[in-house]
Amino acid sequence: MSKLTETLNNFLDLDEKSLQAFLENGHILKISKSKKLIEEGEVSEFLFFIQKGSVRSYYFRDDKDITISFSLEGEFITSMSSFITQTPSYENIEAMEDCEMWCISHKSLMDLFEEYHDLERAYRLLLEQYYIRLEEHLIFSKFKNARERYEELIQYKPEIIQKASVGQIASFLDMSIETLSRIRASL
Amino acid sequence: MSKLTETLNNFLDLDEKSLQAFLENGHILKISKSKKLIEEGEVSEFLFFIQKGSVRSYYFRDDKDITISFSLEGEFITSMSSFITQTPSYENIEAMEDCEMWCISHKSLMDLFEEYHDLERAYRLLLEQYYIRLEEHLIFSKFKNARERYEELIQYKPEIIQKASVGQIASFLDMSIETLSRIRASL
DNA sequence: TTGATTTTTTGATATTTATCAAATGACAAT
DNA sequence: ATTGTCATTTGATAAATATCAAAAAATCAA
Repeated sequence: MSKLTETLNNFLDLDEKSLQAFLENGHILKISKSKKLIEEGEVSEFLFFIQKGSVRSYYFRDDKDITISFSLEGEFITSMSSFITQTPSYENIEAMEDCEMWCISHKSLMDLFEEYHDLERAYRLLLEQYYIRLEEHLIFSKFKNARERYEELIQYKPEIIQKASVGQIASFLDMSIETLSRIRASL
Repeated sequence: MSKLTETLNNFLDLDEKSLQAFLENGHILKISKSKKLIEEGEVSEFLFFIQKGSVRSYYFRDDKDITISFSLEGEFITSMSSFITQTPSYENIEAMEDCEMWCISHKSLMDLFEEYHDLERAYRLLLEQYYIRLEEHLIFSKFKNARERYEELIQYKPEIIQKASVGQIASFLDMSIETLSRIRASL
């Protein structure tokens, strides 16, 4: 069983036919390191599933590159607000290493939802999980200091420490490069 | 047309029968100022819609009361993570003034989803909107200083300034009471 | 390998905001 | 009006983190 069907089945036992239709409507996309999956200003047409590799989502603020999130193998990723509203994205998503993605277009997904109720439900459940995760991230990082935020990342996604640069990690953790460097030196 | 059906129709033109079933499965709840809608530790059984009034969601951290969100008339509210997972809530939700809520239980909602596909879709669309809002809140408050966060609140939900105490607003904006007081004095 | 370029670390200082303490103000009960 | 309580403001100081500058280390191209 592929990582994708495995992940989907974590949410819901999909009907054989729905799953089949879902898989048939998507396709594989290989993308090499540093290439962009989504670029600021364009509409996020696809929902991606990371079968292999990792990606980083970021935007520019005063010409500085600010990381919003890191995503790893087995996760869905897209510029959510753009994908949902089908309006231009304010974020970029790039491959942090050579990746193999599975992806499905917004249109295909919406069409599938018309026909397969359980797919829409799986998507709804996925959204719920992502919502909770975002809320927890927001609340629990609120009262953590720089060091605790770094320690949280180590707990939560240790792989990132190897895969991302200090600058990318620092902007994600909302601290300066220098502060992060000092925290690392003191551990 | 009630505020609730109006709000629902913003997302989707619901089938007459679905809407009827939805409304019939909920009920009205009047709750007076300072009373709790949801208490920490209990499972959030209901999804509420604020027909009249306003509520505040908060939790305790080191015995300090920390505001997570303020919600106004026309908004849905519950302890999302608790409602979704049906596990104990870490947050409290209290009425900031005498309120009239409409509410529907988790069980009723799930049962309705089995029968009325378009209700599940409306809920999915609602979730999407809330997800985007949370994401924007997270990203755009990240690089704002204390004063800008206060100004953002004034823009975004000016009513709150009247309805909430300085302490509640300060914890929501993630600053001390004193800092908020000084910001106000300097405007 | 070497030199150039970029990234990371280290040090000194500045800024923002928190904390603590005291003063003031608002309101309720007497 | 007076007292007590609680919320808010003001002032002084401390702590956390950013910023700026320079040194050291890593990476890369020729």
